[in-house]
Amino acid sequence: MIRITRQTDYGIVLLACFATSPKGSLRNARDLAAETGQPLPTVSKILKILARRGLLESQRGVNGGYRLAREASSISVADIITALEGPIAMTECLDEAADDCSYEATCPCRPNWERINVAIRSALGGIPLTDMIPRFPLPPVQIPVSKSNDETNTELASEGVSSEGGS
Amino acid sequence: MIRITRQTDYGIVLLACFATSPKGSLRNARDLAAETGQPLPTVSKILKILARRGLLESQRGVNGGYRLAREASSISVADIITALEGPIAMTECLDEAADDCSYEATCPCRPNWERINVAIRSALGGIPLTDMIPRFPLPPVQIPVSKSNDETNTELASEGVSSEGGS
DNA sequence: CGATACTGGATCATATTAGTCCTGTATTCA
DNA sequence: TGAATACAGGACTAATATGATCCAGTATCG
Repeated sequence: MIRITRQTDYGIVLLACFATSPKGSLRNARDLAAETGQPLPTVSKILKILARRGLLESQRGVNGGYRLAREASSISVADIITALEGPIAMTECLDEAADDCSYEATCPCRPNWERINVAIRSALGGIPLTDMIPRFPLPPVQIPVSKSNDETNTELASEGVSSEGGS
Repeated sequence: MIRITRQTDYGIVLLACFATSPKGSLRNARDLAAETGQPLPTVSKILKILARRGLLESQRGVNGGYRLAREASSISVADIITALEGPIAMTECLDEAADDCSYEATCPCRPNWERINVAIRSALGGIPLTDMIPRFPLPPVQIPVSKSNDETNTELASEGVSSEGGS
């Protein structure tokens, strides 16, 4: 349902924990599991992937742990999703080889899906990790979609989404 | 992977067939199955859902079939996805009751996810069905993401995506 | 050298999705 | 009126993806 996996959801929460920790400090999997309320194996698995993808740096041994590999402000939501799920694409036959797409000839929509993919990648790429730890209300994201022959940009996403402190 | 289901993909292809057919003409499931190269039961299932959701009108009996319930230009990609998959949301604990979200208190990201959801809904809502049947090249969709304290709108999605004929 | 903590698979249970089939109902046409 | 056509609705099975866990290995610190 156009939905990120729970693993990715956890990943963002975990990275947000790093972003709130003192900069450059090491956090181990056990502490983060306790802090987020998630089971240790799951947290460990996600951290391993994030480290392999270059979003986290790992330090082995006693008092080891993970830390952000770069500034939290330079890590986007798109970066995290791509790290944990692969390239962002709404359909399967676009960024990969369309081998099993036997009805390609009859499908006229593919080029437009690429347009949509680019749009969504941009939307997610424009949201840094630091925006996922709100300390103050943020305005809604605005997405005017530019059309080819239609220059009247109807204003979209104009409903007020006030980020309240949850529960 | 932030991906629509194959059922929805088929649904868009099928609706695109209606959009290219003479306006108001009835198309039956068998013909559409042959035209799209999909098995009849699958096509039939999708058409039934689209009819129930109000995107298609059905006519029973001999020489019956389906037709678009409204103008193709007034049906958006978001409409189709919502019809076939339910409300568009990147995470599960947002538009539904967050009953099974036991770690809600420790999760600081939820309000921002709603921002992202609104952004993606708008992006998909701005693309009409008629844009999914390209007869001429379309420019890439542009998504400037407005920030709260940052008014320098970095231009996003500026890579040239020329819609070529696939393969 | 031993304890800690990351590394890298492998594995199992579950949920979702894909696809199919069957019975019923409405409509047309002979 | 009756047979053929085509949608309506639901149940069902198989395939796939995801969620979660476990185990043996390696690096580091004290």
